[in-house]
Amino acid sequence: MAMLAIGRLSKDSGVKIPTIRYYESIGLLPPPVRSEGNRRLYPPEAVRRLRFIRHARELGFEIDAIRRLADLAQDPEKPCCEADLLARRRLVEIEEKISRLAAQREELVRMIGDCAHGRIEECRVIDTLDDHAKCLHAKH
Amino acid sequence: MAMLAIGRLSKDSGVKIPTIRYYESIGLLPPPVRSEGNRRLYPPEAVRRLRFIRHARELGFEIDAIRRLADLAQDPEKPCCEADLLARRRLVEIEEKISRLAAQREELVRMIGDCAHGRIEECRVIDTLDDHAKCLHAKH
DNA sequence: CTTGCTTCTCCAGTGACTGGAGATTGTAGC
DNA sequence: GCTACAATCTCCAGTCACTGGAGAAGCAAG
Ligand SMILES: [Zn+2]
Ligand SMILES: [Zn+2]
Ligand SMILES: [Zn+2]
Ligand SMILES: [Zn+2]
Repeated sequence: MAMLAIGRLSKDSGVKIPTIRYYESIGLLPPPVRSEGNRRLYPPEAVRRLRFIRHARELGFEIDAIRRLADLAQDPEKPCCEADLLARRRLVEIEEKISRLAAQREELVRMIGDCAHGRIEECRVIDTLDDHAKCLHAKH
Repeated sequence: MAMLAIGRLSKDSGVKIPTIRYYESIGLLPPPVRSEGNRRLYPPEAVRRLRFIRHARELGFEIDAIRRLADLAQDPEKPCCEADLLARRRLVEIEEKISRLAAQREELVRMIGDCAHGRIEECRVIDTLDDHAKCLHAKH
């Protein structure tokens, strides 16, 4: 089988070279064999593993969760409840983040909309920041 | 005027003590006078300044932006366009974040919903992570 | 053989805190 | 005055997931 140099792996997987080395250093990607000149040589499957990792990162999973997911993916006979649980946890996290951001958005829209764009003295942006009581939905 | 110790300031402002010291170290909060025994002594206005900072942090402004906003707040005669611009920038950022999160949510909901919760082999969560092509709206 | 590209290791920096160690200061009760 | 105990001091390391630079070494083509 044709082994890949790290640059090739990087291009094929869409993961930057320093990131690949970083993943190896934290044990997320197994250390590959080395050439005579000490360069990393990856088997073709490494592309798939890295793409898996990248996709999970894009969905916002933390490294620890990805480690579990990647391990589970190697074990086709196991029940998938743990994988599903990790996904549901991430979903909850996302929903919390979205609602926090939505509250921030609401307040910013109001601040910006209310401001007549005159002097600082009458600026609604500064004014609202200065007095949290002026933001009614104080839930952030 | 009654000066405040850092613990009092912390309670009144809702900002933790190490964070107050950190803000001082990065020049966001001016260094206060010291007591004979080298403790920090804050004027009452410090509470307001810290609350302003906290409110801005809660809205997700970065420290650099807050530095500008807090400086502007001291200058009531200036036009407020810069403050408004910073707020609009933050709003744009928020909206980008929300849409990224919404895309992630959509994919996770589908993964979780499609999964029959059997073995890993048939798990839609693992399967989708493994092949990004299986997520149609590949926009994350 | 030289040029230029790739890769190597090691280390420091990012942002915004957070917390621990170990020393000192302040205060209240006895 | 003495003794607890609380509050504060400085300094430093750790968090998360990378990112990039320095300086050295390997490798392929002309
Ligand atoms: Zn304004
Ligand atoms: Zn608010
Ligand atoms: Zn499943
Ligand atoms: Zn996807």
